[in-house]
Amino acid sequence: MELSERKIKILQTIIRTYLETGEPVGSRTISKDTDLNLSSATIRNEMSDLEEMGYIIQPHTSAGRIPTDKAYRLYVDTMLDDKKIEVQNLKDELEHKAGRMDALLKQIARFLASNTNYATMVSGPRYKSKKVKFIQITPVDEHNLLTVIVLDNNVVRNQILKIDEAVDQELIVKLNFILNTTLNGLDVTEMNLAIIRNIKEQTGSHTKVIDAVLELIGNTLTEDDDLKIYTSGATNFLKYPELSSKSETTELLNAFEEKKIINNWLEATDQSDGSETHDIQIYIGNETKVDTMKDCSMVTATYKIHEGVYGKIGIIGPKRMDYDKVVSTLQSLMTQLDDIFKETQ
Amino acid sequence: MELSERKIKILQTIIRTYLETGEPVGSRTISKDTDLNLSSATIRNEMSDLEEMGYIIQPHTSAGRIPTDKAYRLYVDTMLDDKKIEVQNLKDELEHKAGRMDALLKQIARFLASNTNYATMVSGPRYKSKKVKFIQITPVDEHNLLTVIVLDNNVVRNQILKIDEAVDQELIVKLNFILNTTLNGLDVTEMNLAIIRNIKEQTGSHTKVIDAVLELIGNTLTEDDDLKIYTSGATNFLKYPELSSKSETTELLNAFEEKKIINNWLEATDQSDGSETHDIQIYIGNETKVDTMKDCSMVTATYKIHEGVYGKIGIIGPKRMDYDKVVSTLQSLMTQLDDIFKETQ
DNA sequence: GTTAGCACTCCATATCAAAGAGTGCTAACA
DNA sequence: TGTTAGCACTCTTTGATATGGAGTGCTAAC
Repeated sequence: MELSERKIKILQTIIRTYLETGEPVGSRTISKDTDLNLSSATIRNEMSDLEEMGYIIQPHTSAGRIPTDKAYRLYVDTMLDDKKIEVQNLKDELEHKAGRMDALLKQIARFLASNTNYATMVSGPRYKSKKVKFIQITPVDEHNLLTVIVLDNNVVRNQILKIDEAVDQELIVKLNFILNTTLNGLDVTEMNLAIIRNIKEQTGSHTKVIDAVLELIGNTLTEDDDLKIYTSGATNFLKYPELSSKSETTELLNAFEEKKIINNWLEATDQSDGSETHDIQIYIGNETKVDTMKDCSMVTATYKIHEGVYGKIGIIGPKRMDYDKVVSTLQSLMTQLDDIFKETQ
Repeated sequence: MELSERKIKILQTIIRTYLETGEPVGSRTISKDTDLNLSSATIRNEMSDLEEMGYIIQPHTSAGRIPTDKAYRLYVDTMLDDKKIEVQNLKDELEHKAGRMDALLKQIARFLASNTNYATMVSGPRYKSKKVKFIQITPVDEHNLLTVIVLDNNVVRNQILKIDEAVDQELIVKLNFILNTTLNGLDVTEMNLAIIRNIKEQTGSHTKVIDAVLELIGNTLTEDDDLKIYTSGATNFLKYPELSSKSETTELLNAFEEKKIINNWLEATDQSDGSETHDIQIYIGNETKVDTMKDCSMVTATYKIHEGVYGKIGIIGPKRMDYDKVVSTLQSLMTQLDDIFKETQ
């Protein structure tokens, strides 16, 4: 059987109505709400076909129909209404916080949550490989050595090392020189034993200090807890009756508290290749590949700070989320983000 | 009327039973569960008295009794059972993360939540005044200047300053010298216009760089967003039927997402003077002074890293929380924390 | 191909009865 | 005088039953 123009129109009405109300949609409602001028009986026949084709189901006999995942998929693929929502406030709001990436991302999560009434998450930018650009060791006082490491993405790490023995100025200078000449431009895989032995040979004694510094460098390059995740609006799940009672919703809330879980879900989505315009992707129900989200949909977008540095934005809501609004809002946001990141370049 | 020994015993049984079950407690249950060897009729008479005295109420005629806030207050003041719970796991768990305050505090929140089944929060240490201990400016490359500020609490701040004009090595050295000699040991209130003029005079031109550095220092000393808040187990609220349905619970969950709200609540509690042993305080229902928490109780403790540097730990659950367990667990934790902070001193 | 009509199904809601838990009161007992 | 057995009463909970409404599928007629 084929999807006739008329079937499409009916299906669209069912979906739109269901998105709004969350209640099964009956034939009479459609008969009245469309401009098809068909009686409810005719609509019923068409609906029967649509059910057979797998686009709608009845929760029980004598109830209206609700869309299936297949219907939602069709909807988001072909029926999205380009609303051109303007999110003009954002840029004004952000202006005074320029330069602080964490505050910016947190604000984006908040902004999206309050504009869409869904739960949102923003993952901080992930750097593909981290290389050492600059190392400096400085004595702060007799017992404390300040170690600063600048990575090639201009991220700065520092730590205070407590030392037992005082270290004289000369050694510090020597150490700084050796570390910088030996390690500059290397990532963690390139710092092999040979290089480390080389450093130790050049510095002679004082292995304690060297060991501590090398350990810090290793930690800095390998740790991935610089991956910050910002969320907002998790309690929005409770606003939707079809979710609020479910046990999965508690799990969802929990995942939003343990942000790493959420991030795993987001990371499990397809890797964007950056080719599409702003790369907005929609996952409906089981398409998320996460069982806890089987009654939810997730809309994701990838933002790009500059070449090779990406982060993700995700909006999670009930399957009957307002896809039009979410996609439009996200699109508008992404355009503005492009500008913002260009400016801060 | 006075609280006879017998009344106390009955009240205690009512409270204990209610803490466990969450259901109103009837006279027959008490008659059977205590060793008083009294008939339910006698218990009823006593319960009638206790109700008159304001310690218990009936949700409706023909229901058992539940404790009032007054009863809980009496309970936590005089009837707490010192369980001596051992939380031996904690120290082992934390061992390998020594020195990283944020990870430690997050872990404490998690630990408490999973041990008590309530929502927990830990506020990061707050430093009363921040003074400059050490400043260093270093050129990273032609366009980037790394500025590092070490505060007297050994907290390190850094930022990369983008500069248009290249700055020669000599100026950097001079700048570092001037900044350190002029600003060391000062807090933000002491950096007045005279001092700033003094610095500018000494450095001559290059006001752009100076301005940027001074602004950074100002920001670092005044910003209070170093106040981190770690939470865990917020979804535990949903485990308790008397809370899970309430609209206040959504607000609670929201507050745990917007951690600052939670922190305000915690800060609104009495200031500890550090005199009591570990300073564990219990707030029942409206004693929390927060309307959203009127059906909850909050147990707080103040931890001390060293003189003048405190943070707070809070456990929030239903009014019928297991006070014995929470207090014991917290006490045991605080003792261990004392050790941990002593070691890292 | 469309539609009116009708029997049918299922849910939601209200109503009612019965069971159970718990109380307060009274009268009797030690 | 304190304690207790007994009993009537209240209120909630639970299950059964009825009723109205919404929606359907099918058939027959247009």
